[in-house]
Amino acid sequence: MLRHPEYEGKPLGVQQKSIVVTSNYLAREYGIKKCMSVQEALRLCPELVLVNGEDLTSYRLYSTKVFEILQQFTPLVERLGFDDYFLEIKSVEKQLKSQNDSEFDMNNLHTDEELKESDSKIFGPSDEECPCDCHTRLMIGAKIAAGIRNRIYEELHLTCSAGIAHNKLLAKLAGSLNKPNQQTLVFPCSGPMLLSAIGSISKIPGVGQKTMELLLSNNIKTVDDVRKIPLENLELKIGVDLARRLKDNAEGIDETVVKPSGKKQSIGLEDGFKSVSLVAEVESRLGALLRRLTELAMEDGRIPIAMRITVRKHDMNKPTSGKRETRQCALPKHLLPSTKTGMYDHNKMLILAMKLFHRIVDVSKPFHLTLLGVAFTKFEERSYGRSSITSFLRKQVAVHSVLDISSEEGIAEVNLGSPMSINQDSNDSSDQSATNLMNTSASSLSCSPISKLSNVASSQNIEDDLQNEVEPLPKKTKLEVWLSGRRESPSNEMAGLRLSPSSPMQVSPSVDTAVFKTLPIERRDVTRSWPTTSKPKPNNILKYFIANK
DNA sequence: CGGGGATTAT
DNA sequence: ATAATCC
Repeated sequence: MLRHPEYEGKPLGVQQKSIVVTSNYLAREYGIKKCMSVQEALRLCPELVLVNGEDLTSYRLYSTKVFEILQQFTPLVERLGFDDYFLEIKSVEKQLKSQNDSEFDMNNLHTDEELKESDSKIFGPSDEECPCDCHTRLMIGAKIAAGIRNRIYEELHLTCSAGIAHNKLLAKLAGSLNKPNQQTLVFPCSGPMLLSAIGSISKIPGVGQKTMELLLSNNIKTVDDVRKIPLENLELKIGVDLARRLKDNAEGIDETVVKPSGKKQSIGLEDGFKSVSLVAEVESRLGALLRRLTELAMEDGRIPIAMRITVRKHDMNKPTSGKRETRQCALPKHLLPSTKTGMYDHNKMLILAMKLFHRIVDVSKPFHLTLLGVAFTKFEERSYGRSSITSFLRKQVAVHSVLDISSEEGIAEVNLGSPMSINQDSNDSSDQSATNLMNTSASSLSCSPISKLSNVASSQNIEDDLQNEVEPLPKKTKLEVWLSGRRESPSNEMAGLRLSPSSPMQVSPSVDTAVFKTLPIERRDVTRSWPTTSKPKPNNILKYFIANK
């Protein structure tokens, strides 16, 4: 909608191939669902406007911007896809409370104007006494959420919904209740009721199609089904781990912690299509993907260590559910981005990608693919200073690189002449220009993957060749394993105590001071009441399920 | 019949 | 390293 203000007020869908992957809420009023076919969507809403969303660049950009805003409130931000986040705000709440304690009466939280403007709801009863001060603290959490949502709207003009709760499960479920552009608070005592309200177990985060099939085969469908069956019984049917987790979840219990998301662990691109049956077209498409991928890798700034390619083979039985096969190998040092130019050698990258491809697909037999993908995994920080450890490692790479090139003469020269990559990518327009580039560079290339393959095939042993050039990844040292394992569960409390360079003197430096001040506790309007409690309601259970009635 | 990602198991 | 599962 931000990209196409001209469609304001119209039902709008985002199309990828023949799928409407998502839509605005106006379109949803017509019954359009996520991942519905274009056909069906247009049948429900003939005036539906569709925009192509196969290129995720702008979504990735906005996702990063949202993430950066969230990180100004707390470093404890866990990313769930492009538009979904968990924030651990215990330390923010504590600081907010202590900072305002002397001048502030917590009872006024019930009556806050900012919360009213943020379309705050409460799921379940809010008038119960709680031995702990969880009610007060969660109300502060709701204020923080309202402040965050305001910031996101002011800076990005994005609306969003939020759920506020004492654990991730309830927060996620609550966030789904009142959409769009609203937020929902659920107190711990209302957890079981919320879980009852969702009904199907498939709504529990982490329970997808496969788990649901397993449960259904045991006649378990609803949260109440899980509650009824004894734990020992359930463990035998679906395994101890899943059984225990679902038993907890059914009561609104979830002890998993917010795991701060660091840098990406992989950067990849995929393209799906009806069918590709020619090696030349595979090469063309992988080349196009690789060129875009190296751009993304340059933006990231780190050096990729390994390459993985993904293939989905056509499956006559289930057209869409064809499983993916992947092959992965270390990037030989000689095709890391050159230390001098910082550029990738696309030709050699493509040769390596085609080698991986041939490890999946036996091209001596007919094949047809419906998806190709390529990704970089495992990254190393790029060095700057001359004395840094990574700089040292890079220099070693540079030395090896010379040696490797010399051992690579088989692909350094050889022929042109091979009749490949004469395909005209008429199918989808997305990589048209990239394809043209590909053909240009291929003709100036001294070698093609196909000619290379025939070299390999004529040598005695393909396995030998792969041994030499499709290197296994270096194993982690014991120290590295230990280091990566031990940072597994420092509590978030501890993480919140890390010193921030910008405000070293602060008591709780995890909260940015400037940002913090954008979250004023309103002390006026003391007579206002919490939205859902503004009118006294009969003690009718229906009210707990109908928002703000 | 999507395009990213992540985590977990083996 | 690879597959399976999930969002």
